[in-house]
Amino acid sequence: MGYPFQDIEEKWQAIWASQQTYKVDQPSDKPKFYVLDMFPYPSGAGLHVGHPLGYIVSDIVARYKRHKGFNVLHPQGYDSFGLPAEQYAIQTGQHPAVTTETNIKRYREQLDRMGFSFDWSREVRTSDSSYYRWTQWIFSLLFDAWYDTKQDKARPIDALIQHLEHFGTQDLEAACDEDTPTCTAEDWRSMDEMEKQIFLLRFRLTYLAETEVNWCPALGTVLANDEVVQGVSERGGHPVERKKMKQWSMRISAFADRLLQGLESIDWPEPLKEMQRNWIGKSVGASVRFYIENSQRQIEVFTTRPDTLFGVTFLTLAPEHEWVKEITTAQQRAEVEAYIAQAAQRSERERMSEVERISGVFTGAFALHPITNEKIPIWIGDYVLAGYGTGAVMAVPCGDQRDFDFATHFKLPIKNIFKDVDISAAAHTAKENTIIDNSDFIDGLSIPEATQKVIAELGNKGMGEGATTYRLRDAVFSRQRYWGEPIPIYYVNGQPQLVPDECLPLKLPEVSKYLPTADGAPPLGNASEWAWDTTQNKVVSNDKIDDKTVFPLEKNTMPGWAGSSWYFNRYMDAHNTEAFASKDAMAYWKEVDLYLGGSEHATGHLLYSRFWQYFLYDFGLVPVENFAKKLINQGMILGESAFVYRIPDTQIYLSKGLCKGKKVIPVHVDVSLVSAQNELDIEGLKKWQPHFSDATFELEDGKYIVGREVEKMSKSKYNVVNPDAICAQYGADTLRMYEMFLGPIEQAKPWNTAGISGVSNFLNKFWRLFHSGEDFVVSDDKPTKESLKTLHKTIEKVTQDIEQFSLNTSVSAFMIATNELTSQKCNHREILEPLTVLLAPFAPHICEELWALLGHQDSITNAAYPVANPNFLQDDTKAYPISFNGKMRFTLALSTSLSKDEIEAAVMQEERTQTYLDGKTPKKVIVVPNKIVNIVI
RNA sequence: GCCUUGGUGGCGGAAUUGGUAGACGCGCUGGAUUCAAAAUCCAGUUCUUUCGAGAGUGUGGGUUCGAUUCCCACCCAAGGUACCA
Repeated sequence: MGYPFQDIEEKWQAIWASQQTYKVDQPSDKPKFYVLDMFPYPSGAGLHVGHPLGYIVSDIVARYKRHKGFNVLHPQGYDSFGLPAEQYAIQTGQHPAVTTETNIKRYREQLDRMGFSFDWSREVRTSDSSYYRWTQWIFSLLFDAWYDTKQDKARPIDALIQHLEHFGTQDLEAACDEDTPTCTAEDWRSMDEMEKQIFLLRFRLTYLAETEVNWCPALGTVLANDEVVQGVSERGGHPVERKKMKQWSMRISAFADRLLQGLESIDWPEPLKEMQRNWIGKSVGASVRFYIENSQRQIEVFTTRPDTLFGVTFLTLAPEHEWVKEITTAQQRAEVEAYIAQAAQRSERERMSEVERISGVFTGAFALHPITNEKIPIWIGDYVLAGYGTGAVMAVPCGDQRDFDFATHFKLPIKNIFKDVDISAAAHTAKENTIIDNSDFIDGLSIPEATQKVIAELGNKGMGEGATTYRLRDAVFSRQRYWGEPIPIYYVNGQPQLVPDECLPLKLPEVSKYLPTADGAPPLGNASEWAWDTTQNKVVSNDKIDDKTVFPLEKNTMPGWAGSSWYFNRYMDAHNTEAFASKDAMAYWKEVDLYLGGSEHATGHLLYSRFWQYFLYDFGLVPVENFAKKLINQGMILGESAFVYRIPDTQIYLSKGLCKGKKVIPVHVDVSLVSAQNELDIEGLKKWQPHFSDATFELEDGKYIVGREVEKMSKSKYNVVNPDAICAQYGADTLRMYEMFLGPIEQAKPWNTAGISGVSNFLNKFWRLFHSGEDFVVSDDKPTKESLKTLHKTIEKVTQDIEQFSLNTSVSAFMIATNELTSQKCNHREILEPLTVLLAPFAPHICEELWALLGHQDSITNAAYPVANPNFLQDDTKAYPISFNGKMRFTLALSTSLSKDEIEAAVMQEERTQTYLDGKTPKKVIVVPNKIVNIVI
């Protein structure tokens, strides 16, 4: 039988826990290494085999770095605020805190079962008030901050007030809502407190504003842009509509350029950086103003191609553009209004699905070209989006395909401004090797030259300037939910006021129901005690609200990403009650050295975290600007779903081979009811779900064969494989190594247990190296040179692989070593002891046991990592001068046991050699044992 | 459409970055051990083949003595993204 993994794993897990083996010291003289996993949301379903993939990688790196002499911070916690617990509460009435606690307990059991070396003494939970008090505190800081674009950093709001006191908005460069307000110092001083607050709110980094938001009626809440995927909610897939609501927002747009630039200095995967770049969506170009004919009004457009200014033949406004009604002529009014009404009816989704359709209408109005003063017709078209740029474009049909299509469709003029380019069939969008023509003072120039000159000329005329726009929008921060951090705000005459810092945490109140109130207020509206008493500085009953000393509290809560945007700093000093982490702790740990998690967080968590870190850095609260130096995206482990095939309107199910040419409906069935040969356990299926009990199954060769398809692992697809069963059958060490062996970390791969016996065999073989029969037998004799070579080769390979995160090939290296040592009959301490340390990060339980059997009192965790001795790595290398046809030529023979004569003979025999050598001098012959490979000339 | 990543046996996947393609594992075939099985061990396993050899890393070209690796064009897959001006 195999080694007793069950006893060993239970035993060591208990010892590690009782001795706090993985508790990390701080401060320490050792160099630090901080390796972190994205903390999980504790869902009711528990962990499946996909979750641990990243945790195993980080655990291997953490253990490896400990052996290498680093002081390793390797914590874990829970992102425990979230929607599922709340929805469960709505259905059952059970408090989300209770559900969360139960789920966390289950997660912890599963995590412990796999032997992870987390320092649990630093566990954080975002739903603990001892944690979220600091989330609220950061919110307060953001509220009392503004963004100085001149210094390019966030600053305290007091600095802004100082500036306004002395200079008004003169020389002020600050991130703000659209239409930056202006005032003189006198204006400011003459404002009353309320007016000042309203003014300041437009500059605060977290602000309350009437904004167009993504409202999801089914979930009853607003969603951030990254939580909406293709027009439906990311969670649940419910439709989402645009709606104007008064909401808290975070001014992430102020940081757009830094978030973009910062990507250059962090070692994150290229695809993920690319996603963030796209999301930020920087476009450089110019802002150009067109006068409307017979009016003082100007239409402002944004273009990335100022060089095409002379190719403009019409303007297009979004149907929602604010001046559409005003400029439309009487004759066109009916048509325009009909078009606007029709456009408003079309939902976002319809607009997206009908991209091909060209629609638009003429307003009857004309604009004047800013340089030539030519009359240019103004159109409306829904290909122009109100939410991007200024909601208006200058249409250049010869240089933009959409403008070209629009012009062709409505028979508008197309002017060619490119030299020697044919634009009869399509627009010319290429920028390289293009010369501008037909364009006044920029004729004959290249595009970059023309761009510069046009911007300069527009500037002279006061008709435009260089401009940059971003796709990144401010992030909506209010959620109409119960299970989230309360926003530490109360309202005096409708104006938001901060709950004082010293009164935090503002604890989540008890509510009678978790649903919105009858009048549509968020669930916190059901709390009876949710008012702020400014005389006592505490939460009191709503009855006492008098708007003099007792005021209503904010009823919205924070979104899920609030707590996860700074937690990596909290682990550095998880129990501090004076600060979110002490200066000393942060000065020592600085940032995460290696961060592991899925790429699905690219435009959510990872962008928000970078934003908050920049902000905290500007305020001198964290020592580094980037919170994670290196990041690795582990690929998803996919499930192999199983299907049975039902004939419509019947209870007849066809085996997969019988479906050909028939109309069938595939139905998911639980993968645990299917054998490795895809045979269905029919009796099991009938018991599994009652509606199968009266079904009939048509078999092939006496079996029902299911169909298979690779999909994301999910409860609803019944394809979830749970690690507990694998641990029970093969042990945690096997599971850990098998998940690594499956393939490269970043790659998505279907879960398949077909190969797991190979890893299990390997661990048994490794165990047997130390045993003779049942007895532990290790020799203290000197090992053979061959065995030493095997050892040092393996040290070299495995170490390199871990450094490069190529963990699948390091598992192979262990297998090779074990096979070689077995055939060498090696059981020497000098070999096996270092090999055990080498393997310990991968298979900690078995190695800890063997380490103890080898006579060590201390945990293997503290053993020093073995170093490869280069003397045993080199192959025998010899260089021989060899003569061909009487002429001397230099030939190098590598790693060979052949004699000079043998090499010479072999080279001469090699057929191809003859042709290569004809008249040329060979510089190098590479020889591997017993065979000539090639010749370098 | 655009961006990113990838395409290698029956399968998961290696290949020191231009030098024996297919490591390691699964599966399969044969053998040893066994009354038998499990377990274990040994050998073989890219394809074709007239057993000489020939072909072969998505397809077609190119550079090179030599290409899975570099260059050009194309095809396919996965992920991201979009009437973004």
